[in-house]
Amino acid sequence: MIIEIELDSDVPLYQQIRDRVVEGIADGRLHAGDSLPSTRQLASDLGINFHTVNKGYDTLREDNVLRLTRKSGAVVTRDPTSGPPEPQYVVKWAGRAKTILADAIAHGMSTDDVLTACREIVTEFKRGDTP
Amino acid sequence: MIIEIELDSDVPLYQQIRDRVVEGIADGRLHAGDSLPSTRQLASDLGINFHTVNKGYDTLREDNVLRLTRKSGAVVTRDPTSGPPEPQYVVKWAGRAKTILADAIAHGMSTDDVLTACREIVTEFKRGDTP
Amino acid sequence: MIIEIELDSDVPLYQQIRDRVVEGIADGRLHAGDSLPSTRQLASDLGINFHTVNKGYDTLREDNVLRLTRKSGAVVTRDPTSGPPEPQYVVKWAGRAKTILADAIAHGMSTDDVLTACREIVTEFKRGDTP
Amino acid sequence: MIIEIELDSDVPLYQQIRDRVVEGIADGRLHAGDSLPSTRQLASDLGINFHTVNKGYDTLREDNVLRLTRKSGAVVTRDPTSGPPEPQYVVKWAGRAKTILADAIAHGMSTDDVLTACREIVTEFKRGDTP
DNA sequence: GTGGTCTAGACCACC
DNA sequence: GTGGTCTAGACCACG
Repeated sequence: MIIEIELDSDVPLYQQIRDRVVEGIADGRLHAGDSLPSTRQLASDLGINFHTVNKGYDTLREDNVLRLTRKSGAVVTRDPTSGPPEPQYVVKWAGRAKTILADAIAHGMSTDDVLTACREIVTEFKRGDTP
Repeated sequence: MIIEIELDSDVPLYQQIRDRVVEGIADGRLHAGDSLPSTRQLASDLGINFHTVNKGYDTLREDNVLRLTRKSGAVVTRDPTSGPPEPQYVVKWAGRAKTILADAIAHGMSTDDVLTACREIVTEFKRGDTP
Repeated sequence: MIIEIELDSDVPLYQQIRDRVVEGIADGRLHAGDSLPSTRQLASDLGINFHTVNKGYDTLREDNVLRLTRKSGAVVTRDPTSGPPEPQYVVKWAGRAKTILADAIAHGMSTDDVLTACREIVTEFKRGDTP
Repeated sequence: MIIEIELDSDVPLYQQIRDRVVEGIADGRLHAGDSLPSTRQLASDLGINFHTVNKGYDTLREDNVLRLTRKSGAVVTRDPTSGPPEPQYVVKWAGRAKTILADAIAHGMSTDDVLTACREIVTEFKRGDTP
């Protein structure tokens, strides 16, 4: 999977890497067992420091999404079929979701608009998930 | 409305203040015209510096959510009935939503789980909104 | 002339009073010799503290636009026919104008748009000036 | 571009910084992509606190005029060729312009004087804009 | 080394 | 009493 980032975004580079990998897993372009580019390779491709890639991969490893080995490089260890998340994850996630959903509502999006948008996004994931 | 924050969160304090106010607006505890505590008062209540509260309020003012006057202090100027958001807001919001929804899917939440959770959250907003 | 202000503007109340009087002079609704409401009267009409009105009038007095007497109240002492401004005024004014014109240009308004807008504004003044 | 401010002006320092940058963009000394001094560097040059520079830069970022990154520092993201402003900007701008133009007229500048001065200022911008 | 966040304390402008 | 501005110094996050 090709990872693209915005060098001049306000989102930290390492987090953009994290976000792109997670989105790749969500929409089915990445599955458990797939390999990602080595840190140095990806850093070279993106034109950034390999420490930055390293940090991005590391946050995914801490999240049990990647396995990092000296031998095989970065390997995806989890995808939507790997079973349900831990309850504590769901709780934390709901807190983050609440904040972003509240933002939409407070700014004038209707309940329907918000839910429709969410449905479209996750449907887009599902569509790519079964190619 | 009582604002509570986590002093040891990785989310900046000023942004937590912002998030709590926005959530208050979304769930109907705050309406356009309502007053918020003064910066120094809230800072005192939360045990933090008033500059931090100031910054949180300031981000809300930039977003046309609060009005800060030397006379009346901080006053809410926007709520879900204040009209639809600008199209560019919706686009940016969708990008943020995609990241968080992808995170849930990648961590094993099913499409239905995610959408149900979203629906519950916004329904909870709506319930409080019409007391 | 009826003076109207926005109680919840980010522009200080005393300066709004000043701005409205100046606009009244510019567009011909106020002429040299005209009387303005007394500070207490205007304060009452606007629902604000008379000290605030006092301050607004005072800035106009410092600028030789108003004369404040115990007897006649506030009297306009200058209008567009009272002769040219002092050179130092023009220099200061040009500095302020440069800032606001630069803002328009930097934000994408064309030279023509800016000049046309300025012409319309001053023409509007002139139209009211000769009733 | 060299930024100069007046330490004893009644205009806040952070706003003077903002104004000088905007003027630099308007008159063509600054273009999209140009770098500005780092906050600490500029603060040191001007003999003021870096927080003050920070606030000035921050207002420009909110206005989509600057991009602040930890990597490249402060980079200009907008110039007169970046497209037209939003309609609501023009409306607000016209209000500000009216106040300052009325001030000139009320102080005795003729309609022609005012328009000529405006034309000279924006022409000066244009002249620098195409070197 | 860059900007970001937070604290602390001072003084001013406005009302 | 309110928010606004400025200074000063600390530590963190990012690259």
